[in-house]
Amino acid sequence: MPTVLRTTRRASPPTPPAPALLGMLGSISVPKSCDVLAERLQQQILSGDYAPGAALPTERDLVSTTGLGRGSVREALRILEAQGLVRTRAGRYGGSVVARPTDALLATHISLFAKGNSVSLRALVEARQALEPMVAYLAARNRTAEDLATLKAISKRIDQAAVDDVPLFLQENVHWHSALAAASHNDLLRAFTASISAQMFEASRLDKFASPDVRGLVTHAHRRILQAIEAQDAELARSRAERDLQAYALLLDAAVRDALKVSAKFAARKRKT
Amino acid sequence: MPTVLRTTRRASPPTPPAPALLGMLGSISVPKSCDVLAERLQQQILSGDYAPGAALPTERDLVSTTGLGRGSVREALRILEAQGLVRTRAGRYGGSVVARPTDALLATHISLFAKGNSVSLRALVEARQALEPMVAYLAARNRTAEDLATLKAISKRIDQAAVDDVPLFLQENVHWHSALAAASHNDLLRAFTASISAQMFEASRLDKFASPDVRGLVTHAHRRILQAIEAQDAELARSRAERDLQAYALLLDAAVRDALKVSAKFAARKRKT
DNA sequence: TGAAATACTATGGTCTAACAATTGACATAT
DNA sequence: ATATGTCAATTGTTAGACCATAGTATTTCA
Repeated sequence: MPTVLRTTRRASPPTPPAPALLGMLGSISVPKSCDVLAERLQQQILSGDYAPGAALPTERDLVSTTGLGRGSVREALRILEAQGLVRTRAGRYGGSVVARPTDALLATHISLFAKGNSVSLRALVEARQALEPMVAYLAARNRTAEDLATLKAISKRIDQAAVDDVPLFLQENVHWHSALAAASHNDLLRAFTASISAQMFEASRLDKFASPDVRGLVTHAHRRILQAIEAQDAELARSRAERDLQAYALLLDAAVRDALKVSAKFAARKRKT
Repeated sequence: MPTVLRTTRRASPPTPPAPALLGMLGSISVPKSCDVLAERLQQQILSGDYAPGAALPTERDLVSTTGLGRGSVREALRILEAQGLVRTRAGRYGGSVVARPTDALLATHISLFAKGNSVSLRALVEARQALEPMVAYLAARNRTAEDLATLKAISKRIDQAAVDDVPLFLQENVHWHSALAAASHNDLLRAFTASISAQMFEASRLDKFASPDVRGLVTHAHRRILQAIEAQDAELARSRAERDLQAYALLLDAAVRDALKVSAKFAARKRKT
């Protein structure tokens, strides 16, 4: 396992006369040593060589076994940390231990993708329209009594907040969707849904769009879906989620149209003056 | 903007006699300097201070403006690189430039999440069942002539490969799903779908499950969905995608059941001997 | 005896300094 | 013109030192 890495990058200068033959070889690229090390450790972690919770060698051990410098080793560990595969603590008996990527981490990566690529609010809504009916379906089928209790508790808080506390309303709304996704007992859908909810929360927090009408619609929708989940009627839960999201999407469209009209008016007024 | 960072971590030792008052403050944790820098740069990038393609300051400039050491600066850059926000090249006129997170990068993070959390094949199938109908719906509505041509070309290749070239069949199958997702013109759904397809490819490549029956089913399903997309009948595309995926899921269930039976038989035989 | 203060020490966190490798632009030679 | 060589700015990488952190072990003292 030690198999010294080095020489990966340093051993290229002695290419004395340049080879006479020029085979069909595309542009080759030399990887950075930290990338190589990160990839190897990643493989070892994913292949189960290191179970979650197990300790990686110390930085100085990695230095001696790989032949790399400590800087490169640390860069590799930062990469693995960004991937959520390790968690590093300082101090004696500290070090890097293998971890599982969390929902929150995946959510930030999805969020970075969305922001970096300027993904539209419409695209987010469409994604939620795709996911939520299945989530509701699975939640109705797989929920535990505890899941149900959690959902009911959140629903209650939402109903109360809907009256006058809009920020709390929006916040609890995210919780509701997360709890619903948790009840589906599908880890991937749970992470996707949580991420999208969080982003729609951010968007709707800035772009107003939480009128009393919308709040009423949302609480009503939650109630209907919750009923179906309590009755464990999966098909009903799915169809209700579909219908309610469609209504929500239409409402959003209308709001966007209004916003456009308003800005058009402003533009028109501006032209006159 | 320079605002020297340093002292973040180093300036804590002189706490000489221990403060006499002990307010209600929970355990505080000191962040690493590279994390702080990474976060700041991330904010600047996302807020548009640096547009995609723009060059970040050189490492040594960052060293002098932040007051940090070069090691910390480089660790911060590795984090941003892992997030897909920058791309770094060596050499003169090299350096770090702002980039957009790619589909492929998001796919690897989703894959790491799935593998790290041992997400089941069933969960993957369910996620695809959730996404694909909406993707088909949107593709029918938003496709361009070019999208359609691409899909037709891939379909043709799949039909040919289905006869005898199973590896190629599976490979082109991934392409088909990616092309469908691209035709939906929803960046988020495109990235999700591509990632899930790639993972199912990996899974099905190992776990057999590409019998002639299945191959026939898949090519038939693609044909029907493609027809609806060509006709730009969104609802039809959605319902066909739903139906075909359901059939696929059932088939998968059956295969898993068979596999269980087989292993049960083995176990029984083992018990006898 | 027991609890609180203290010392110990292996580990990550950080900086400095130096050199190697890379790579595009420019100058030169053929 | 085309090949070749030179240059310089920038990342890649190592080495060494020291600081900061945080469990553990020891000592102290009531």
